[in-house]
Amino acid sequence: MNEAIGKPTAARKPRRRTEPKEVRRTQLIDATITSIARHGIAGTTLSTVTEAAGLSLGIVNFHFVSKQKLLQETLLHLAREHHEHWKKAIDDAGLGAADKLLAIVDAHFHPRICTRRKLAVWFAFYGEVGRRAVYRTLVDGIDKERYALSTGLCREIVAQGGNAAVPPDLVARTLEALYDGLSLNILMYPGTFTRDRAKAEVRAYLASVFPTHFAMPAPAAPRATPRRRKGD
Amino acid sequence: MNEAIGKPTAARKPRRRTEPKEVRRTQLIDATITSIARHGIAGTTLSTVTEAAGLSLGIVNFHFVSKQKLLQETLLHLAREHHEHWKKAIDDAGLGAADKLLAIVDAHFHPRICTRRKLAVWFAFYGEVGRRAVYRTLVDGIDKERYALSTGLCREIVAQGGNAAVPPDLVARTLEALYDGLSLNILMYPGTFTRDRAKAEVRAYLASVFPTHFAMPAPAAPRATPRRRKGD
DNA sequence: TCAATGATTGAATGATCATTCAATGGATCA
DNA sequence: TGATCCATTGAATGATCATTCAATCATTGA
Repeated sequence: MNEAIGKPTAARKPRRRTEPKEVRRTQLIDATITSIARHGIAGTTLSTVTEAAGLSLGIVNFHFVSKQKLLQETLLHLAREHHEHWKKAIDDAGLGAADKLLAIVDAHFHPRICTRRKLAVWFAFYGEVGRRAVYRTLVDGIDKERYALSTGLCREIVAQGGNAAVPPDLVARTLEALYDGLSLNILMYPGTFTRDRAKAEVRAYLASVFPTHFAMPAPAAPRATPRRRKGD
Repeated sequence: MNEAIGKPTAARKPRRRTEPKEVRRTQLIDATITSIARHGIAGTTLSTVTEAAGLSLGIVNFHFVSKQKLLQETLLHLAREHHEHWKKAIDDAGLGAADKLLAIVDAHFHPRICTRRKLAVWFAFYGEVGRRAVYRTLVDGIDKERYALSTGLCREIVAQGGNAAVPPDLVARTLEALYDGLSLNILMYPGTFTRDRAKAEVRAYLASVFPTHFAMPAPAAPRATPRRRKGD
């Protein structure tokens, strides 16, 4: 996703007026993410979205029928992006179950996936009854797939012996809870809490349950520059 | 908190018209929690709140000045309730660090604290930029206090030896992340995911890091009746 | 070059909602 | 009992916003 599309600049060569449908859709979805990060999902109006996209008010209803649908497509976009990311990460990972499990962990906190802009969207959907329902219908399948996969990997690790007998599904569920809890920390305390720290914490957890397969990460070095970010 | 106040019934003796300020405030805060759980925080209007309270539209601005303030007071109410609960739980707990740590864990998933009505409010505040800022100014102190306390308890446990050397603050942070992640699960999958299961998962985590001090809980018995709840 | 097609614009519409406030009701105290 | 004070009510106000749609503009194919 081009994260800087449509930023209106003073000097600028006359933009093409019409673009292929897919370009506009992605542009609007990206603008929606930006707007949700900046104004919250309640503060996100068709005006804030189209302004962020550098397009006119009426265009959302043309490409997405309704605001509701735009929001759903935005979530779906992020869910698919995440999904493809960890699927690919598993393929690229080493052959061992531990490697694959770590690939899933790292996918959650990858710089392309785990930006505060995008986390803002996930938690916007977690934050309201109606949207939780939408989330379930749209993303549950993906979540279940990942959970099943993780459980399988944990089962393999347990089967290889050497660790205390922990139920594999319990570990997989704990991992999922950790992803959410750590993501919330990143969203809530941007200056303090980083992706790398989140990764290290999950690794530390894995080292506790499966000491034969995972090493306890070195204690985190103090941060170089706690960056201030816009929008939160 | 009386969770059933103001439910208007057909036959009912003429209610006193005026009530002490504190009664009305609590009544309205309770109605706000109900409304957020039912309609989401965006769908929560002064009408939905006052209707849930069985009072008239204008009364919120009389007692809370603005809707904004009402929402803040609602969060503050829950934060204080939780705070008092774990403070007390620690005092009532055994003298050992492990007991006290478990008391904090259990406080998070106590039936009075961890209802889906109330979780809906917490996550409503997590879900939007502006409200996250409000959350930080209102609740950060309490969160920090609990984190410091947990860290101290973990330090004690580590000092008593017998476990692999895990940094106590790391365990404390992992615990906090688990609370959030598991709460989200409870909110998201009410039929499937219960408070008891959440407790068991945290215990399992503690048993992994501090096997000398915590026992791995028995695998969960299958649920008797997965209840369907209203409002989500 | 000239339709024809379809994308894009933004003013207008109608709905929803927070807030205000004049009017009312009832509790308290003399 | 009557007067005063304050809680409570709910209609009115003004603001915001999603959605509609007629008008405009660019592109494409003949």
